Amino acid sequence: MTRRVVAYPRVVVRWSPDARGRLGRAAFELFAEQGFSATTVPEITARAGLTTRTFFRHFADKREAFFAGDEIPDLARHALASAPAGLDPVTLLEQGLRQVARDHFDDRREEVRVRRALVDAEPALRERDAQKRADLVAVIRPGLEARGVAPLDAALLAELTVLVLHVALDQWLDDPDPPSMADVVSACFVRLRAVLEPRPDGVL
Amino acid sequence: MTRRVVAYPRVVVRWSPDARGRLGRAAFELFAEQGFSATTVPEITARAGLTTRTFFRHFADKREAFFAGDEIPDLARHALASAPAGLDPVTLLEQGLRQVARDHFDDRREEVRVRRALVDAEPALRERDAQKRADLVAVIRPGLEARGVAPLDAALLAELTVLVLHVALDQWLDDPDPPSMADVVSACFVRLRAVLEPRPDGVL
DNA sequence: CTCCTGATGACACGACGTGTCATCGACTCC
DNA sequence: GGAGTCGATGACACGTCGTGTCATCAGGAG
Repeated sequence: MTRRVVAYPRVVVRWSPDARGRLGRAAFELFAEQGFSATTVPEITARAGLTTRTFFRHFADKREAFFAGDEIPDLARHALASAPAGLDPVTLLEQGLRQVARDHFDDRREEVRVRRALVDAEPALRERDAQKRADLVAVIRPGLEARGVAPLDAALLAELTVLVLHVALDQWLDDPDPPSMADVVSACFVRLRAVLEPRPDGVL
Repeated sequence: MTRRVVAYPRVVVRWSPDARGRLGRAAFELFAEQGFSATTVPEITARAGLTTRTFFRHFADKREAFFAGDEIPDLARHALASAPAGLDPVTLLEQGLRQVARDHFDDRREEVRVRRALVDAEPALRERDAQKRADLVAVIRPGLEARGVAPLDAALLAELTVLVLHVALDQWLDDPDPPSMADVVSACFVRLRAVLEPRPDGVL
């Protein structure tokens, strides 16, 4: 611990601060106003007061500007690493999803609806969304293995968790008068167990 | 039923036949030889003896040339529509997956491995692959609803089915001395039921 | 004072994907 | 058998995406 370190952040004045944030906000606004594919990168950078080249320094491509700021993977990593050892994985995952639902969805329904409408309207965004889903699986799976879950079980549970997150989100968004998303998550786990229950004779 | 209809297909000589097939094969060969992103559309069309514009008449984009010929969605549609009514959906889905495993995977392991290596090496292809997975869910789900499965259950079961398909495929490809993929599918269903079984006290 | 660092600007460029019109063999109709 | 239609392909222009490269210039370190 050296001593002086932080005097004051010494605001840089050469460029307006938070270039990435300005780009992300400008992008989202324009996507919402005129659609994703109808928005060009030069339009975004013009609104943010930057250049096209700078946009691609902050985002790998135009889609990433839309998905920037997704905190769920980091949350998942942390939750898996810091949960008490020996906790039943399914319980851990369900509680983790309920926590995510409370912190990221239950109080932002309208914003989430706008985002989903944009994704649904744009194949390019649906595709990236599907990839983000796979990325989350790729975070959860090794986290479970590190907790001692067998590889196959870890793969299935990681996929199951992200499955429930997405199905619950759809349910919650489509319900005109929905309960909390956390409860939708739990309801999904209940139905999941129910549909998988072996039927005696293989008929309904 | 008019009478003369099919004399002989009257082979068209103006252009070589099966333009789409030639494009798809040329694309796959070049992707395998030099990678997806290192292959340009003009290279593909040169090998197929066509022009760039024609490529985009047969495929929406470069990635579609890689995934062209995927028959699983149509198989799923047909299987769901033609299966005996009243069959337990989980049984139907598991049997359907086993059938797909036998018909499309068990005798093509090396080809499937090559394809997966290409997908893994290329983010653009991973993304499209994730989208194809979502597309298959979107085929199975309404098929289940048409069979009378409740909407939430149909969503969960459709997702579950595609989940098992992918997890089983990974297991089967990674196992140095694998059983038939059909059996891997069944093993996944077994583990799925096992991991979801409620534990008495929430600990391992 | 000088050098270094790091974010941005400026510019060129290849590749992707689309719109549009022309071409021309095959088929149909009369 | 001649005229018109149809459908797949070619030819060309064009806008956008995303990258490589070098220049610029404020602040910090020695």
